[in-house]
Formats: sequence, C-alpha cells, structure tokens
Amino acid sequence: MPKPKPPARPRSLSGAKRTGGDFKRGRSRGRGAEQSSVTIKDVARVAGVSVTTVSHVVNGTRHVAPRTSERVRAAISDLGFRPSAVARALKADRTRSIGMLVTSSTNPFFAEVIRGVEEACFARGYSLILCNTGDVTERLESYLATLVAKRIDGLAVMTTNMDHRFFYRLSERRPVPVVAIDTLDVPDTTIVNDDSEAGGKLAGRYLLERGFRRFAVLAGMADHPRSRQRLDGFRAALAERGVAVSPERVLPTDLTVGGGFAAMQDLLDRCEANPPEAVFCMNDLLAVGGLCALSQRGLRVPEDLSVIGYDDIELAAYTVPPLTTIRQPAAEIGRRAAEILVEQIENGVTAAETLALPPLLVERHSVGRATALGAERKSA
Amino acid sequence: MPKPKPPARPRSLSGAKRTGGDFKRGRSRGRGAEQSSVTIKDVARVAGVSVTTVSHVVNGTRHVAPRTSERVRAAISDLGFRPSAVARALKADRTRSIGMLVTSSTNPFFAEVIRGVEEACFARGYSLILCNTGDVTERLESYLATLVAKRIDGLAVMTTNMDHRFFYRLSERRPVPVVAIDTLDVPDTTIVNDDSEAGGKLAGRYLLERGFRRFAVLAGMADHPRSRQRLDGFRAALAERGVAVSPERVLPTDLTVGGGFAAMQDLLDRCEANPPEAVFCMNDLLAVGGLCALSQRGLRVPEDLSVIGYDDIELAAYTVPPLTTIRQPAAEIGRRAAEILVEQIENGVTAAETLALPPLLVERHSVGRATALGAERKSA
DNA sequence: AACGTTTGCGCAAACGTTTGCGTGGCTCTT
DNA sequence: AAGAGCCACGCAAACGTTTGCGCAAACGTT
Repeated sequence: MPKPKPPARPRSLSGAKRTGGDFKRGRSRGRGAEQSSVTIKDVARVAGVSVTTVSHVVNGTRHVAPRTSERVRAAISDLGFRPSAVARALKADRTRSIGMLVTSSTNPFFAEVIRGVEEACFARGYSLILCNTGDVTERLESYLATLVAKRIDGLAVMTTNMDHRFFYRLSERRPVPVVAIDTLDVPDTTIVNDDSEAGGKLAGRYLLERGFRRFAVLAGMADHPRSRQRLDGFRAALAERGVAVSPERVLPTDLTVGGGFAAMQDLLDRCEANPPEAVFCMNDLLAVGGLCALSQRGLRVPEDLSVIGYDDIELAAYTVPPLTTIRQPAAEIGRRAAEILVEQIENGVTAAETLALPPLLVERHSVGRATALGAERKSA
Repeated sequence: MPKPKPPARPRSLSGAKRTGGDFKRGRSRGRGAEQSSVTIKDVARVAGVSVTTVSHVVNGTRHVAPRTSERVRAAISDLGFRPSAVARALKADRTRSIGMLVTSSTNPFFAEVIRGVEEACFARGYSLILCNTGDVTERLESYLATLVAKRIDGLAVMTTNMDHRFFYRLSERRPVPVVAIDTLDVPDTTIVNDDSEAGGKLAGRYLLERGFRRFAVLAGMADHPRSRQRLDGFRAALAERGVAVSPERVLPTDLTVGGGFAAMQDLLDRCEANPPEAVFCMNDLLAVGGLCALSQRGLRVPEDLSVIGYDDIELAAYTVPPLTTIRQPAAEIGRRAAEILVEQIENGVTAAETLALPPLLVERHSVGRATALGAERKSA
C-alpha cells in the first residue's frame, strides 16, 4: 500500500522538496532474521556442533558427515549467516579488495577503463575501492593512507598529472602490488597502456594518405607522457614522407572538452592566413570541443578542415560529423590491468613489465580528402 | 638510471607488446620499513610500553605522559605503523566503507553522481566500493552478497531497471542503511532525486513560450519511473495551454546515444508528412544521438527542428549546436545522498523520506523559435 | 581379542585492535 | 604519618574467523 504523501514540507535552502518521514531505529533487532551480528557461534549453537565444524562445512575444507553437514547448512540458512569478510581478512591477512586511484572517473575514457577493471575484479572475486584524486597531491596521499590502512591487496593507479616522486616513494616501501595504467616510465612497476606511439603513427599515416600536408595538433598537457608519445608517433609518421608540423602549431591544452574548444579557437585565430588542413587531437574530448568551435566559426568538417581524435569514446560515433579517431581498447586495458594485478597478488610475483595494447584506426566522417591544391603538392 | 629496453618480445595474441621483466618477490621483507605486518605490538615493544598505551596515543583517547607519548610517536613513525582498519572494523563492528550499486558508471550523468557520492564519502572518512550491475539481476545479487559479507556500513543504490522485488527483499531484512538515487516509489527507503516532474514542466513551458505546438518525445524506457515522471511534467505543462502530444509521438527508447539515434530516425520516418517542431529527450545522451541523426538527414537544428535534452552532462555545452537542456545537479545529488547515508549510519536513524532537488533550464542553441506558421497558430 | 587405522569432530590459539577494570606510586591534606 | 585522591599506565577479554593438533569411537585386520 503506497503511503499517502503529506503536502511537501519546504526544506531549509535551495527549495528542495522533502517528503515522508516515518522514523525507525537503524539496527533495531526486531523479529525476522537481521543478518548483522549472526556469527559462526550462533550457527554452531543451533546446529549443535563446534565452530570448527561450521567453518569446515562453509569452506568445504575437510570432510564432515552428511547428516552433520546438513544440519549445519540448515542452521546457516535459517539464521541467514554470512561469514564476516572482515574477520576472515584479519585472519588471512588479505582483504580481497583492491584500490583504484584515478584522476577523475568522470572522463569517459577513464570511466570505460574503470569499468574494465571493476569487471575483471568482480570476476576474480575482488572488489574495487574507487578514489578520485583530481590530481591533487594531498588528496592522493590521504587516499593512499586510507587504502593501506584498509589493507588492500593491490593498487591500480591511473592518474594523469602523476607526480613521479609519488611512484618512487611507492616503490621504496611498497605495501602492495601495484599496476599503473595509461602512464609511462614508472620505475619498477608494471604498466598497462595502449601503444600510443603506434596510435600516433596510425593517425599520421592516415592523414598523409588522404593527401594532407599542413597539420596542427591539439597536444594535451606538456607534461602528459602519453600525449607526448602520441605526438612522437605522429611526427615520426610524417617524417617518413618528409613532412613536419611546425612547433607553433602544436598547442598545449587541458585534456578536456573546454580545453579543445578554446585551443581550436586559438589555433584558428593564429593561422588565419594559412590554416591547417587537418588537426590531430590527443583525445576525443579535445576533438569534440574542437568540432564545436569549428562549427561556431562557420567552418565545415571535413570540407573545410579535417579532424582526427584519439580514444574512440562512445560519443565519438555520434558527433557531428561522426569522428574519425584512433581507438584505444579501454575496457580491455582495464581488464588486463586487473588480471595482471590479481595474478601478482595471488602468485606473489611482481614483474615490472609494460604491456602495450595495439590501437586501431576507426574511420568515420570527420576526415576528408585533400583538395586539388593539396594533391598537387603531393605529386610535386 | 633508466634501464635499457630489450627488444620487444611479441606476446601470445593480439600483437600486444610486453617489455621489461626484472622479477622480484611480492612481499619480500627486504630492508626498509615495509609497513605490512608491523602491528601495534611491535610499536609497543620498541617504545617500551603496553599496547594499551600505544592505542591510546594513536587515538588520543586518554591522557598519557608527554615523554611516553613522544617515545610512542617516534616508534610509530620509525616503524611506519598504520593501524589496521580491518582489525578496527572487527572490533568496532563498522567498516567505514559504503557500497554503491550502479547500472553503469560509464553513463556520464551517473558518473557525475558517483563522483559526488565519492567526494562526500571521502570528506566524511568513508570509502566507496563501486559495483557495476549492468542491471542484471544475478550480478546484483552477487554484489549484494559480497557487500554484506564485507560488512559495509551503508548502501547507495542507483540502478535504472530496478527490480522492485529487490528493494522489498532489502527492506525486509535490511542489513544496513540504504539510500536510493534517481529512483521512485521505493518502499521504506530514503531517496534522493531531482524533481523530475518540475523538470518536465520546465521543458514544456519553455517550448511553448518559444511558440511551438507540435511535439515529439524520446521517452526512455517504458518502465523507467524517472522518465515517466518527466513526461508527466511535460504533458502537464502543455495541458495548461491546451496542447497535447499524441501517443504515437512519444517513442520508447534505450537511454543511450545509440537509442537516441535510432529513435530519431524512426521518428523522422514516421512523421515525414507532418514533422514535429520540437523534440524533448529524456536525457542528453538521447539528444546527442538525435542531433546526429538529424544532421545525417540534412536537417538543421534549430532552424528545421528544435531539440531539448535533460541532465546537462558536460558534453551538452559542446554539441553542434550546443544543447539547450534541463540541468540536474548531478554531483549535488550524489553529495546529498552520501551525506544522508552517513548521517543515518552515524546517528542510527533511518527516516524514509524523499529529497527532490530542483532542476534548472539551461538555454543554449538547440531550441529556436516557431516559424510564422507556428506564431499564427499561437495567436489563433 | 587385541591392535592399528580411519572417520568425525572439538579445543584453543591466533589474527590486530579497543577498552573495562585495576594497580602502584606519587602528592596533598590534616 | 596515614589516608584520600590523582596520575600514568598495564592486563586481559573480546570482536568473528581459521586451523594445527588431538582425541574418541568405529572399523578392519590378524
């Protein structure tokens, strides 16, 4: 029976509505099996056996007579007994939970990686403690303290503005196995990535193939190693055909939509006389922002200018026009990272290696073909 | 000294690159303070006091002589002692961690709410265990079992396809305080929402104000209560002016970009003769998909057709054209939910109430004005 | 019938904390 | 000088499990 709603009582500030209000005590131990605090002892008592036996039937860890076993099982389900993971963790010195430090779970690419991590953890019986650091050092430190206090079995780190000193400290007195995701050059720790240099090359070659020669790039933050790597790959690909991109046309940007929007405007302002034919964006967020700026200037994509992104977030297929981009296998990266981590936890071997998954060009509609002028230059 | 990279060893499948490989043991107890397994006893021993005293200086829970206190503190930092949260949890019967069940942390709106929850939890000293259910019942059950085993102090639930039986079962033998987010009609549990009916009205009135009279709506899933509520609000606003939207023009959809894309195509096909002037999308993802479909049909927004969304995800400001939408205070919703939950946990009072935060119209460029024809109708 | 083996289970310690109850020594009062 | 009061701290139980060790009864062998 849906209870009748009393007229909305206005709440202190912000005009939020609050309704309802039949109070009752939290852990009131009413009738009915409230599971909290039914322990193995209770089970033992009602089954008429020792806690040892209960433990063994729960874990299947030694033979117990079928009749006994049956009684125990009955008691367990009657009482709604759930073994306490915290007591177990205390005894076994493993919590079956892993921590994840991440810049912001809000970034679509990160979100996808996180989902991959979480999925693989779940499959292996671990749970994930999510920590958004926003890349501020003190939050990171604070989280880290909490996580070691909670005795996590392993740690996954995916932070952009990674302070390298942090990793050094981590590797000095490492409390747990660590895997780093989407980073570079972290000493003595295993890393899971896409192969960003290959990705950059993919972008470069594709753009060349399409006949373009004049490029610009929305380059991400100067200290972001992955962006750097992509740029290196991109440049290497161009260099194969003797093409270069002038330094003033690679713009450092925040890796956000807003950053892309602003950078694209900036670029357009600065290159009015001799605009680029195509721009390579270090991630899809930048590209989306760029597309928006372009459209507001009345520039058409890809007719007037081509854009290529990186990541292939879900939204990339639905931009206007749909975005040609380099796909990172985000969920796969997350899954692999989690699997490696769990492997390290359970087998105790920590091999500092780096795994680079291959990226993939996905062709949509934001890259066109060079005009006659471009074609002439090509044949020259 | 960066170690020289050996030539890449090709890895079994998928062409992934693996490099590095200096192995070492996991919890090898080398020199240096490895924190794992330094306990309060160790501290007590080196400080020459009892564990009781150590505990008290750590927690500031009774007076100890300054000299002693100093010795203890020294021992603690020498040894790198971190009190075990799991031992504490066992003793205190509270883990200071809360679980969050969510359909998919990948949805931008959800992601933002989650960030809010996580932020508030962190501020209050709790940590967040993230669980993606994908709305499949068995996963949900499995997660729930894990979470009660882990003795979480509270549970936040934000799942779309919520099986109501689940909540009933939850409220029968509730192990912990629960708060539901972005749902409706959950018996005996507190809910945090935006005021979706008000949001729907906002959209309806705005569209009317702009002179439109012929509407369609991308309606979300038929069993999604929030969508239903928004639609009710929308219709109510139209009804104030005697306008209605015919049932065959409210299309049930997946609440995804792909869903929006497909639904918009479908809509256009079905209304070729008499297309709507404006379409109301139950969330921004739908709107983004719709915008994309529109552009591919060569229809201009807002000149040929107006679109209004719901949520105001970050991307909404950068679509082409930028999306006019109803903003839900996503992070705020998350924060409030977490605060209420923590309040319930710490004060033991569980008041089943529902809190509805006010939505807000944010005007961008995807809604135009009605043409002369529309204006005539208006004056008629 | 005596003995070894197997079957079925229980005792109690241990995991790392917190905390109620004490206890010894010092200072102060008279 | 003796009792009262306070100061500074320690003992040990308890939280809910797991597990090494051990024991009694039943069984099989000769």
